[in-house]
Amino acid sequence: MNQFTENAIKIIVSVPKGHVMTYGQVARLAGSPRAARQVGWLLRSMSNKYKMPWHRIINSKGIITVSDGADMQKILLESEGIVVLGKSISLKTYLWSIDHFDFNQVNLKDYES
DNA sequence: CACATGACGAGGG
DNA sequence: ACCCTCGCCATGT
Repeated sequence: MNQFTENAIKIIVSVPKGHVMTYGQVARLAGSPRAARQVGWLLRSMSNKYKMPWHRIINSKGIITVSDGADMQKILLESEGIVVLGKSISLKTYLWSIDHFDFNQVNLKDYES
């Protein structure tokens, strides 16, 4: 697993319940600003290896874009108190924003399935 | 090595 | 708000 993937997973598991982050935000913090697409890719391919809140990651417009399982994502978000209109979420209300992330504060071992 | 594939993002119409 | 085009980039074939 490369550095980017490792960093991204650490960030994703740190998104608090009731909040969301965008693919682009995660990519930037993980050290590869233009690798937003990879975040989506790793969420799909790695969520079996690591327990992470995949449903809290949405696109920059605040829209749910999962290819399949969009209903499940909506249900999970609503169960955390997030209001979802159709597939849209208010980033103004729920976006989790941080300008620095300390990767040493997370041990991936704690999140293995 | 060449080409196809996305849970993307920014910008325009 | 909706639709399209491009640029991106790790993987997969």
